[in-house]
Amino acid sequence: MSVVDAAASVFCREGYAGANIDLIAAEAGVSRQTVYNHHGDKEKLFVAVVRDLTERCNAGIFATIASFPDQPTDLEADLIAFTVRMNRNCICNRDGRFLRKLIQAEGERYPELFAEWREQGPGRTWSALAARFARLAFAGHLAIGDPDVAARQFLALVNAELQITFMLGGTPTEEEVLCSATNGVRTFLSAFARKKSPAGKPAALVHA
Amino acid sequence: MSVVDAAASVFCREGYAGANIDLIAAEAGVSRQTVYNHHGDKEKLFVAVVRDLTERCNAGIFATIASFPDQPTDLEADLIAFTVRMNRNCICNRDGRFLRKLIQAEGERYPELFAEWREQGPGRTWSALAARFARLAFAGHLAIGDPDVAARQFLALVNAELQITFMLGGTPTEEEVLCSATNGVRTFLSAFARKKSPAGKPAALVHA
DNA sequence: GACGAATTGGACAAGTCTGTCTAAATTTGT
DNA sequence: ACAAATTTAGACAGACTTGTCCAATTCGTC
Repeated sequence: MSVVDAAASVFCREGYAGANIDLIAAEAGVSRQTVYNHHGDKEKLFVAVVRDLTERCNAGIFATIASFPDQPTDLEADLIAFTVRMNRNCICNRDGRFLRKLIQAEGERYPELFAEWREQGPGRTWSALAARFARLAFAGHLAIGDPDVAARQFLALVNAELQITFMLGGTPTEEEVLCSATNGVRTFLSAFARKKSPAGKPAALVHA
Repeated sequence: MSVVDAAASVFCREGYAGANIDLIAAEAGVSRQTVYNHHGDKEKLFVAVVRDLTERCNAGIFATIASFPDQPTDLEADLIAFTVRMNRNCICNRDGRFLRKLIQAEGERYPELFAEWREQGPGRTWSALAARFARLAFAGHLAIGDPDVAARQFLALVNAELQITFMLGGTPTEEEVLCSATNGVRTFLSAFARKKSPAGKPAALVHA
């Protein structure tokens, strides 16, 4: 395991103040001196960790957004599959969980570092997703007021049932991810789909 | 300021490992010895802080849920007002922000403590909200599949636009709270309201 | 095989923090 | 006003961290 990866793990587990360079070195399988040779001091190492995680997470997110169903055959199924890809590969994986935790714990100590993250990450993510939803609306698949609001609400809905797990640092099971995505997408479409079926039955939800 | 309040502030700002008993004592306006006399050691003090915050937050949440609009005159306006009360008095206030941060930062270190929080807090909150929504559905105001899912999605929606602010430890402005609540409730009602108006206009959303 | 670069283990100083102790000062109850 | 309980300031030992220094060893490359 590389030094930065080990450092990410220890910073997340112990917090910045509680993280111990000896432990990071041991977990990375190198000597402490090597850590100092490569990264200077604890603070520089922390910044390197955040930049590394931010970069990898963003790469994953935008690669996944590229697979957004622009010409859906079955809008519900396609959006659910897209959401599951996004959650499994970007939100619930190691990098995503670590980055969230570091931001929550140390965001106030490094405002400029995390302002950068906010612009490059969530800012561009919302924007890209909003553009996709706007296109779906233009093509007549959705009836959306403000695409930016819709994008944020979409992300909130599909993660609604995972938030407590995230808060406590856990990793949702594959089944929980699918369940939350299914319920979230169905509610999203109830709110925003172009109404065509006159039947009044509310869509049955996956059991929570 | 009491010792526990000062400790909550310092634990949140510096993390458990970075929190310094001298600083807590100074912020509380007492001597270090008094802190030790009252709370034994650092770990016991931390547990006392979490219990205190949990208790106060839960009290506020259930007091607010008691004001849920069971017989709404204007469902949208009533739900928005309820959401703003909940957010301002329970989610965005000092106790709410501190408790969330401590859970996120130290949840893995004290599993039993936070399992207790989870049952007493979110568990009962979802259950209570779900019961209210079920009642609204029974009275013909809503068309809901699973009330538990609806309750979690409601909370996710009305906080959708505040999540980044929460992540970075900030406090949303009154206007942001109102905006997020309005957009969230409108989307929630688009998805779950008993359809009666045949007009196809999507509700205009508050500008983000 | 030989040479330069990188890595290692360990020692080290300087600083911080926790938790205890004590004697003096202050507050409280009566 | 007095006695008991609490609080205070400060010193203190023990442990732990960070970051540096250095001599010995290993590694990569020619």
